[in-house]
Amino acid sequence: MKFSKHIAQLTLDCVIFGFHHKKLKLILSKLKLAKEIYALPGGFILQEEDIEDAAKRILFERTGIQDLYLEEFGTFGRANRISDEDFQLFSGIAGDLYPDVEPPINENNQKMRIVSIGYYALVDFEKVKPQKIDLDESCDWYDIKELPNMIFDHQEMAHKGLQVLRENLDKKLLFNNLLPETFTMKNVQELYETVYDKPFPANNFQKKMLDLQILERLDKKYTGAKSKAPYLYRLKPRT
Amino acid sequence: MKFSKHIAQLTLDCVIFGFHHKKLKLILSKLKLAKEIYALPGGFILQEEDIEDAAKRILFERTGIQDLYLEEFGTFGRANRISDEDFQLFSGIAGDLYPDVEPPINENNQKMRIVSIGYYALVDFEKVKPQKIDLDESCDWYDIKELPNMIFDHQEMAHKGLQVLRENLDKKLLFNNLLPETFTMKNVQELYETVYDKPFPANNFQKKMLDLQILERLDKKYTGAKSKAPYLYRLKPRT
DNA sequence: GCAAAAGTGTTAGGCTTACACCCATGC
DNA sequence: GCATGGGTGTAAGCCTAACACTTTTGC
Repeated sequence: MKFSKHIAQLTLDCVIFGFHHKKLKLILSKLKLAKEIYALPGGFILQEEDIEDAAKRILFERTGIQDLYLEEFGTFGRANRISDEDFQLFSGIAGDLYPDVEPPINENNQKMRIVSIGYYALVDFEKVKPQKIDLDESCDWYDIKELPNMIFDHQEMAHKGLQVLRENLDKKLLFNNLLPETFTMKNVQELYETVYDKPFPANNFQKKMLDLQILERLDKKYTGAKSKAPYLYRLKPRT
Repeated sequence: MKFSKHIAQLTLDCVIFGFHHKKLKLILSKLKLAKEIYALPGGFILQEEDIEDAAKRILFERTGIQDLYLEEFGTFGRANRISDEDFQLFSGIAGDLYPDVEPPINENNQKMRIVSIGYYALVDFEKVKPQKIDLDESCDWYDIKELPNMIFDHQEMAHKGLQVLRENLDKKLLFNNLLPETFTMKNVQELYETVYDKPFPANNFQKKMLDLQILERLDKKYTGAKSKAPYLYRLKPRT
């Protein structure tokens, strides 16, 4: 086997979630292609690299953040997950970025399937300016409810990522990764309402959160609004 | 890239669960190697094959069952998941079974990592006689609590498979796949007690199961035991 | 004072848990 | 009858959901 720096038929794609203005956002690259088409941030995996480290590397490239929450949510390996059209579009530019990975074509000049591992990550929207890399025309935040035209099965991957986030947000109390250091109870509630796309009654929501004993109440937040000032909270330091 | 029938650096390994005599069992191959070492049933993935189809193919090879419950539970991609010793042991025989996949060695003669996708499957223990394939010395059921010496990170994979089964057995009501067509409430209870490794009070367990409205009560089962004959149940036909 | 939003309290209902009890079966 | 295990009933306790109410703030 010819040695390549990267594993040839395996990639890793990231659904990087952020929360802003009551919208759940994710980072997408607009690709430098004839057609307007978008992709999840991703890439090939180095031969000597743990897969989770590859995810961290890709996430750092795009967000500038070293320590963020990330979790694998599934593999995507349908034989036809790369449509003929997408293959034509993409195979030209991929070689520029990954010259060691030859185009995925067999000896009959047919495309070969590439399997992708999906990771999702949670970041503080305010702290992250999405970074474009070589083959991006641009890289920015997009509302998950208004996804543009996406390459391969990346739309399916984004939705699966959201589904797994929904299963885990409450169970693993991940909300801190999506909010600033300090936040109001209303912030948390709105995050929940956005992720699960349903209302949570404010009084019971607050009770549930406080009962968890994971929040530390700080000073009140005076905004000048003509209503009672809400408390700020932060996550209690880990015991 | 040289065309290979299989994807070179990606495999799929299966944790095939069965339930027998209050023990949770899984199928393992004893490998034809100098050392006594066992492996999860697995294999490479064909270029033109959906990954889920590869899992079904491998599961059919080993169990003779076409339609069984299966679910992906994660990828295993640590760079050093194949120890040097296991690599030495295995690289000789793998070439016999997969001549198209060249040994995973780079040009410096160092081993290259192979990533594995984990699937678990649930089968009726009574109906499955594990089938060995070429590089197996034998293939049989083993108690998950008494796993033998296993190759690569297969022990870790087996335990992760159990962990995901625990998360899903109750949520997705998968127990029917692990029991015969008809069963007593005690059978179900013992299955739960085995999977979760804790007791379930019989009266409340029965109530919970019956409240789910998924079981159909059949005739009593007279075994000759000097106690009340238990009802048999089966899953209600899907609506 | 008043409107707006934050925060607290109180009650009803549902689900789980624990305990007690009755029923069928073979000896 | 009686021991054994199967099956049912009931009440306590916990968690959640729904409603009502009080508090703080700026105008």
